[in-house]
Amino acid sequence: MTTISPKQTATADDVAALAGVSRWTVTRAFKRDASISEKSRAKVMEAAEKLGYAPDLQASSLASDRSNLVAVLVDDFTNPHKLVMLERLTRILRKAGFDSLLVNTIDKGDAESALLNASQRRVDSAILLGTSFDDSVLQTALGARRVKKLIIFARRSQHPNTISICVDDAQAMVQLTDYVYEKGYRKPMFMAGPNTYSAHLMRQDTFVRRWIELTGEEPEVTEVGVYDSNKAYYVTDEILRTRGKEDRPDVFVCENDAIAIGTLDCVRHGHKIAVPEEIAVTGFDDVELASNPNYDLTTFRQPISEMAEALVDVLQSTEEKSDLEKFGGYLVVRSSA
Amino acid sequence: MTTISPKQTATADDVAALAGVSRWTVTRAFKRDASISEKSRAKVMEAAEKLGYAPDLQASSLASDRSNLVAVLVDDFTNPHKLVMLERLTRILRKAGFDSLLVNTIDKGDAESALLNASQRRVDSAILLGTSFDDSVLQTALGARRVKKLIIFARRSQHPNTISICVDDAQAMVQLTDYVYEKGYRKPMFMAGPNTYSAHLMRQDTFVRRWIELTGEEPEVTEVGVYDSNKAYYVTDEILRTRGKEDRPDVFVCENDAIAIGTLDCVRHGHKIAVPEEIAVTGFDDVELASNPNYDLTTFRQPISEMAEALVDVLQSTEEKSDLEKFGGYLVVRSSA
DNA sequence: CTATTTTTTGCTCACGCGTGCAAAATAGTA
DNA sequence: TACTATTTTGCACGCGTGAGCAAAAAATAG
Repeated sequence: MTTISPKQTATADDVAALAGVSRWTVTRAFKRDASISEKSRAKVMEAAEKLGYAPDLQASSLASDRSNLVAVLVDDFTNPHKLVMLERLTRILRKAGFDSLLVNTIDKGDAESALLNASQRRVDSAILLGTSFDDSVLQTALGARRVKKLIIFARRSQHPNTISICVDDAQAMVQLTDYVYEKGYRKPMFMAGPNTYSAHLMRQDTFVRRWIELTGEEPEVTEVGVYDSNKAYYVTDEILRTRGKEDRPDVFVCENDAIAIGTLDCVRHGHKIAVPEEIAVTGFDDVELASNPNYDLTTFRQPISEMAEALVDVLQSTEEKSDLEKFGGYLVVRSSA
Repeated sequence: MTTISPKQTATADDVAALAGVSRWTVTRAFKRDASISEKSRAKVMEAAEKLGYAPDLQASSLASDRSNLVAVLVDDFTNPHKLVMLERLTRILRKAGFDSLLVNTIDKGDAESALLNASQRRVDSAILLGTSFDDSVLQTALGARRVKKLIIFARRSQHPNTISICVDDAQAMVQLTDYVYEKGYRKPMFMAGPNTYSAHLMRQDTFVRRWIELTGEEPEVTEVGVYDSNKAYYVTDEILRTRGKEDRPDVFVCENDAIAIGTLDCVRHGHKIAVPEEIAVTGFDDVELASNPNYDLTTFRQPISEMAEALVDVLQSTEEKSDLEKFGGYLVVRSSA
């Protein structure tokens, strides 16, 4: 009792026979802007309905060289923000007629084979929903035939031949830096994530540059190395344990919310330090947890839906678009800083 | 500069020409257990490497009626547990040679069209990564031609023609109920999620039955209606506000962690009530946040990887398997109860 | 070395649909 | 009505592969 329908799948030929037209007329009936009379389209649709027919997209893309399929590469399923992106993307892609192949690239070893595999499905494009893709993955993606466009979403790519759709990190970070400065904090510690050449964030660089502009002094930076709350907790603990009260930063400026959350936990619970009175914390992304009463994190929100719409535009345009599209977002001020 | 490779995609014919064999020999070279000599396989592989050839899976599935593609339907991207499942599933499916089409079914209106669309891709199977699929979605899935198997993951399905792979909710809930009872709690409140006919959880029923077995008294139940922390917060608040200290439950038994987290926030922060001293809280799923120091939730963990492996078995077997596979999990005791 | 078995290779046909053009039908004009 | 312009329809061919069988090659037996 596990197989489903006893009826065979109907093909365009079946529909054509039932409707009394040729197979090609059936094809046209299912295609907008096709040259076909209302009368025969109606006939075809009726027959199709009767047979439960819908065009076979595999065959279609084989014949037409357009698959309306995109591969979405994700290497981090724990970051809730990544998932909001995934949700928005798949929804908006679907509305534009694209299906999404989800490629799990967590396993570094498998990433490339998974990507290659996706390319064997004739995807129109590969979208890196980026955390930290190293160059080898990018190389694979670029080398893969059949992948026509390579899009880096929510990250800036230095690589040629890629299209990058992201928030204007530099501008965002300037905003955040200015906010921190105006709030009167003077001993910031930047908590940095992974450092990747291919899809780098300008957050750290921008923060450092802007802080120097504002104060003339170079701010401290700590490498957390990954976007992981536990690691951030550990690293923060290290800092707080090894420093006297006077040496401690008065604000942790974290590269994203995942880090900020670990840091905040450590400050508040690990060391019983009042936030933001003694030490403040800022994040980036505005993940769901950021608005949670336990965190109430000051952070920066990216306009994901807009970015997804832009992505669809890129997918649909055949013309060569610019390699980098930047969007503005806005600062979300809460109680952590 | 957006299009990638200038070289055309090589086909099996090209490889055959270069290797000096027929196209079918190329096909065989890429197929395990194929009848082919080592010598020619080597020749083919060398030529393939040179041309960057890999079989076109679209064409392959068109010809063979097996796509090695599955549709994964997700209707909830905020539940971290759902995402852990998604991650495990995609990874394990990939290892078994399956690609995953991610179908976002949040938008009830779009769910069916998205599903239909997936079926047009000749997916071998549709996997419902379930929260609360209503019957109409299930009907669509069942009605869709080309979808050979319909699998309900992590939910029990009452529907015939579906295969359900889930944790043994009943047994799990009995364990949890017994734990709550042995801890000495006597005024439980069950916080229930959505009530769906198609993919129902036995948690509520089991809890009620078991509690009656243990105490002879019927426990209280509150409908939260959705797996949403905010809603749970609101509902819990309602309960705590409208009841005197004596009428309050001494433990909230929540249908899953999402609800438990909202409830816990409300108890601890909203009403400044000590957990678990005055009121305890239990969840179900063991999401990542459950182990967070802010929650430290007593909950129940499902053996997701095992379940995913079982799923792969089902996909690979052509024979008709049983309609329901149940797995055991284990209680994770933390400080919230 | 020939006959026989086994392995390897090639081939026909089919999968379901799109492209581009030519034939047919329809509408428009004088 | 006759003729042209326009819309609609049909068709040959191709997309890249797989199943299954027949032909060819290689291995084995006597």
